[in-house]
Amino acid sequence: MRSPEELTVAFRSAGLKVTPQRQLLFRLLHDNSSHPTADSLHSAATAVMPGISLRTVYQTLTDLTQMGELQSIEVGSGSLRFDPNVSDHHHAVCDGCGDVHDVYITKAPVLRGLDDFSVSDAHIVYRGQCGACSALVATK
Amino acid sequence: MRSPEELTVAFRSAGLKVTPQRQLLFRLLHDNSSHPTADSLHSAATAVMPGISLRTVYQTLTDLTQMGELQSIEVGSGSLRFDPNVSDHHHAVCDGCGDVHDVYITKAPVLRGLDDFSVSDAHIVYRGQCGACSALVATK
DNA sequence: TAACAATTAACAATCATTGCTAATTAGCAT
DNA sequence: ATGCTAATTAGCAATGATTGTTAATTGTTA
Repeated sequence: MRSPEELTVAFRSAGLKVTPQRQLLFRLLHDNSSHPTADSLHSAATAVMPGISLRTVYQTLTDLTQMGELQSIEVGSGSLRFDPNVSDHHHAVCDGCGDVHDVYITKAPVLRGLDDFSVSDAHIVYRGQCGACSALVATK
Repeated sequence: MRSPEELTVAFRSAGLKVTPQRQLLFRLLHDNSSHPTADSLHSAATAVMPGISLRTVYQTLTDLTQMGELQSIEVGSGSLRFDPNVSDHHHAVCDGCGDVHDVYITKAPVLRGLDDFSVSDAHIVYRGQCGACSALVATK
């Protein structure tokens, strides 16, 4: 995702308005690697701007996703998560704490058993235990 | 997933009852490679047994999943899909028709950029166009 | 600065799924 | 075969995530 300043320009030239609510969300998402849900973002936004509506958060997330500034991912937590890292990468989900980490693979896996299908994209979800959660289990 | 006959034995020895509703679902799921949702299964079941409740379908799907007879997958279609193929495989989703195909990979992709995470499972979702949908686009 | 379209907040509505409960029924022991 | 008991069912309410709607507000551009 581009910087708040660049997004401001991009939104205006797309005929979209740059409101205080959107500026706040730009800032909250910039360099955010926590893979937040709409709801967790709304909580963070409310701390700064009480009264901001969840609907507005959803709206802006949708806009950013459509503009290619955000990626939305599903990792089985019940709600969509948003990722400002739109480079080609994958995700590792900790079964202990639920945290989502960005992951890069060295080579795309080769398919077998599927004729007649042209692949345009692949997304891998790894599951396991993060370092902190492994340590916790060992302590018990 | 094992055969309806084997499941009947397995359910009984787990202290679960084998009802007509469950027998029907066993049959509808056996060798089913369509990756149905709870709702589509309920429709299929209703055609044979009018009055069967969606709640019962969910219940049985949960039971089968917990017993390791089914795998549940999320492919971004809004609802969970169930797969009686519990072998180690992945999925390809057609962006045209939404159909889900089973996919096998030759080698698990190697991680990079993630220290201190022990992976227990990986699931890949491929996206693209199936043969039929590619043909359709070419015709237009 | 005025005008207009885009945005917001609030609320209702939808969809998938789960919780609850009274009535029914499978499966076991007689 | 019959009865007992716990599991199951259907029906409906409730939840959580997300989207639709709308009147009032506010950026943006001329």
